[in-house]
Amino acid sequence: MNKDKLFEVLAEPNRRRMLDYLRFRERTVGELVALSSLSQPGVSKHLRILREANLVSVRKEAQNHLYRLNAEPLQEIADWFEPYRQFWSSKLDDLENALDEERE
Amino acid sequence: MNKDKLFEVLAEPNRRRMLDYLRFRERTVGELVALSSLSQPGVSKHLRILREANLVSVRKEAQNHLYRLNAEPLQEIADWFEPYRQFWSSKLDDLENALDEERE
DNA sequence: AAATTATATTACTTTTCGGTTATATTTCTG
DNA sequence: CAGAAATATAACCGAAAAGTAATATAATTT
Repeated sequence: MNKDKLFEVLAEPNRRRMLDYLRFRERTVGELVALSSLSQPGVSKHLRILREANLVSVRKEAQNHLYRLNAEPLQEIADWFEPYRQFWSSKLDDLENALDEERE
Repeated sequence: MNKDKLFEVLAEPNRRRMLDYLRFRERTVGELVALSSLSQPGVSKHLRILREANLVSVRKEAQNHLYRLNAEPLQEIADWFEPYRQFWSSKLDDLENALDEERE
């Protein structure tokens, strides 16, 4: 799965919320429906997209489909932000320097 | 600017690429057009969206509009990924533990 | 002042997305 | 085995997105 696609998948707030729920434990589709404001097919549609992005896996237990988070692909996206960190940390440095100067 | 909107703004690859270019220095619209595969209006349209998301600022110098990165809002987005880091670092821990056991 | 350069905005088109309802599929239960 | 429960898929729709060509605006140069 490439980075562009992953960004797109994560752009949808319902999908991010689902991943957030899955951080704590596996969830059935029904549980995720209850936690969302969407219809069951709406949730299933998003789950399919998450599956195709390899952000979740499923395991069947009777009629229940248990979805589990797979966070690994998120790493790639998080990496995109790395080069930008220096900007906000350098802002902090500026502030520190300013304070240092005041103290002198 | 709220998180949902920011995610959406960043979902567009051309916009991310523009931000990447702006990491190094200010750029005029013309330069960004040259660096992209889009028409000038296309670039201007994306720049407007980046402006409205407060991810860039502009300063005019004669007919040139110089765009500059403002990375601060990215921090909020990067934060979303924090709770997920434990997943990939715990994977690493698992690997380490496995290796440790092998050594014993 | 006219022509040129740099950028923004408008108007329009095509495509994609997210949502819904209806339906199919699978498994459990009485 | 019939009905219920859980989920997925299909078909459809409206709204939004991204792109372009044409045009407006502003500053520059000759």
